[in-house]
Amino acid sequence: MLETKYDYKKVEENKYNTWKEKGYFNSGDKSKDPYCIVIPPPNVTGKLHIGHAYDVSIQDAIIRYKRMQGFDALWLPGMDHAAIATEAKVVARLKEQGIDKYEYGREKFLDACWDWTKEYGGTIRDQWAAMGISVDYNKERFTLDEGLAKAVNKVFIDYYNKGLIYRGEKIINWDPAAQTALSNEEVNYFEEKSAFYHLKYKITGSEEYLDVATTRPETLFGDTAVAVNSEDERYQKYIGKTVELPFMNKSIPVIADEHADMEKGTGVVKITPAHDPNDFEVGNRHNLERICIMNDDATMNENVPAKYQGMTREECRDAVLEDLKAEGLLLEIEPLVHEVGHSERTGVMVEPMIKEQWFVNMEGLAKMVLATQDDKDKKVNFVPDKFENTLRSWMTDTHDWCISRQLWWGHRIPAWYKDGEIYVGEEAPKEEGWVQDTDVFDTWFSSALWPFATLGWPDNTEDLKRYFPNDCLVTGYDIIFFWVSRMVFQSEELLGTRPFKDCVIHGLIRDKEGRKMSKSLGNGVDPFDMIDKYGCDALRYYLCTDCALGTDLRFDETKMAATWNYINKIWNASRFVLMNIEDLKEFTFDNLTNEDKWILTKYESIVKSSTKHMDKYEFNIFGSETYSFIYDDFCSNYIEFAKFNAESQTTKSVLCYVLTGILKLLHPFMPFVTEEIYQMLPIKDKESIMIDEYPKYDKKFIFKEEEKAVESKIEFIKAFRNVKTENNIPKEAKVLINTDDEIIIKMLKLSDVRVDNELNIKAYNVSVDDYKATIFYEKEESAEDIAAKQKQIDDLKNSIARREKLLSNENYVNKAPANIVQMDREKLEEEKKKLAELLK
RNA sequence: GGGCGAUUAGCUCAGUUGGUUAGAGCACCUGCCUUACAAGCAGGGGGUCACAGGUUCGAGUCCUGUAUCGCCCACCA
Repeated sequence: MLETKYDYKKVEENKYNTWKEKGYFNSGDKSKDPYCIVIPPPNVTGKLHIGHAYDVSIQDAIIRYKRMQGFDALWLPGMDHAAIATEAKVVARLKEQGIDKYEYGREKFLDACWDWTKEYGGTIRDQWAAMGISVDYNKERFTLDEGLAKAVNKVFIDYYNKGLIYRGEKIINWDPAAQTALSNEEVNYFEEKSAFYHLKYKITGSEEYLDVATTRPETLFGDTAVAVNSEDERYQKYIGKTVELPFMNKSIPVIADEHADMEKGTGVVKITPAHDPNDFEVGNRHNLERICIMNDDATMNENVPAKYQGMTREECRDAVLEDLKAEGLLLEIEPLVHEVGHSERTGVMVEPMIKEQWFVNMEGLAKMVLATQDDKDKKVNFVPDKFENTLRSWMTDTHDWCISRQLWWGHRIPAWYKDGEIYVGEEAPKEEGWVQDTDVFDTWFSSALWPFATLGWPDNTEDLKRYFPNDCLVTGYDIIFFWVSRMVFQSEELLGTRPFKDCVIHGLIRDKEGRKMSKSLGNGVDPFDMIDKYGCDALRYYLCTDCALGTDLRFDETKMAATWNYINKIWNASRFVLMNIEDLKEFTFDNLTNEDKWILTKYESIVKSSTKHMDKYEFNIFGSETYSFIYDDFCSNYIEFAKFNAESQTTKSVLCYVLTGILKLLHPFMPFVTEEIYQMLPIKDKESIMIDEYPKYDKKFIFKEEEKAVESKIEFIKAFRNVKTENNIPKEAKVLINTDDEIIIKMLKLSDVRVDNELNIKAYNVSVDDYKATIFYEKEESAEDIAAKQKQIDDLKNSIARREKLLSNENYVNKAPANIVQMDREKLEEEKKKLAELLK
């Protein structure tokens, strides 16, 4: 006998390991059609947050659904080595022990990283288990494992030989904390309160000066020109002259360049080619010297006056401003709020620096992706499809991808150097003196290969042939450009096909007020706290069904509670069914009552629409439809009906059949509780619901007429109750009714109050289709009652007038579909009848 | 500056190709301990679908414009 309250802790205990040990998560049954999803690999450094919980809940729902539908379902798990993030944490851990990364040495440092990876990888696996996700652990991969290394090297070498990868000295985003280059995508811009500092650059040999507005006065040591717009009448006369650079005893030219915007600042801009991307371009156009004034940790280097050397950028700014002020060279400080780039990983302000790095030439790859997206049979189908725009816009406006990182933790770049020569290949050339590049690849360079490298590529393995392209990829819209776009062009370039057919995009999880969850706000929700409080099933179901895909989800704990209530309802309905079907040996569907036929019809309809919604990833619609079926149709009505027929083997069969179906429909979203109840069913096909068949629509249980008949009955019962409560009629009021239907009599508790004749007192009429009842109850009509009745009459009159007008409109009658017009006619008749009753 | 999206009940959200008088959960009100469930049951109130035009027999849904909010990209010397 089940407890009356659903105890998720008991229910969720021990099931996961059983499933895992039985091998239910494993793929590879060749007798079935393959279906494959690869998990977006979480960073091995971290713990799973609510966003991961969301992401994997959706994937597990899909994969369990497909598995139950008879596919050889492979959900391939794995983790990401997260180069910068992991390296930063390991550096910090070593630092605590007083160990410096460089003194420690590359090999030992990498050992420390692997230790870290093993430790945290275990945590993530535990968390996956707590989420109940059915990944095939036999296929688990890591973005830094040997297979990925082989794939990464092949891509790099082939691309290099094809000219898709090049090494170049460019201005890149430098992370001074991690001391590595970043791609543009790894830079986030935040508003910062700052100022426009107006500096006085004196014209050489003159009393005149230029007012140069800058937000970064500390970079003036690297200035190699001052630019004005050639159209700018204010400054034309200075073009070709020079100005005196403060503190540097040096004059720099005034040049004309389109970059100088007459509208902005003072129209005069200082040019620092080594520390600003735009200035770098200006420098190229005018052949200006590039003077790097900072060390890799963003402290000032030997190219600045001794006084400033060793200062941080911030310290230097303060010192420079003070000194400028003292010299009378600071004209004005104009407060300004502007956006400043920060490293996504370390959070520090990025410093544009000139460095030699490896780049992927994006132009051709991007064009290829756009062309593929124009072919409906070859494109990646985004769900919702609006997110294809994100991919397209990213592929339309490209910049080359900086893929080298000055880190140790990652795939080391297979390039060797000797005397200015470059060799790219797996192994160093035979001759002496070749030295391998010390850099590693951007993590995304390896994770871009995830959908196929995890299946064995570059070897043409059985798995690759079987599971690629993947059927589906599920991820958040925030990494479409980081990851999805890169998987798409890598796959199309390397394998000539899209990496996955469908790309299901979900939104971000926000707090109840719609704010992003962040450490600083402290508004984060730990999914494992929620599991602890409400159970894993409640969390998963809530996340999957709360809102439409692609929109952000506002996390609301009261909804967790509501979901618990729902599961508790299912639990108790199951409790009732199980209590009544203990002796059921086999299904029998002989002598079905109308009520049996009604619930079977409803059930088959819900199977049909559920399948449709599952196939379209419309989990929220699936949720609301099944909710109303389970709550209203099955619990509120059918179970009540069944109580009058509890001994019938047929009714027991129907109860068991429908309950089993409900459990299966819900299993992808609430695996634990459905398994728990499934195990208690007297009749079941498999040893676990996980490997049982998903319900299939069965026409033989569709009974349209009986459905309608029972629907009338339910509506009548409802209308009757409504009249009674609306009019405050007590239960002892006498009732004349035109039916002996046992269900109606019992549900309305009429056995003791029925009369055979009209009574000569005040009467209330209830009628729905063929059912008619009159309730006799004499009482003083209050003003409220009279007003309510009048309102009802007025509403009916209005509605009748509206419909009559509509039906007298020829345009409407001729153009609207016949069934709509017919419906209006019927409604009109009904309303007229009702009005007549009321006016009696 | 370019693009995308949102605006529906007190709150959080649905609303498929235009078609009954717009739905759900939570919250609220009334009445019930009816032996599956009081974290429950029965019933109820609550919305001029952001605003203004337009197309249509018919618009929450399609078109144009406006407002407010959010996100992405670019720029920010």
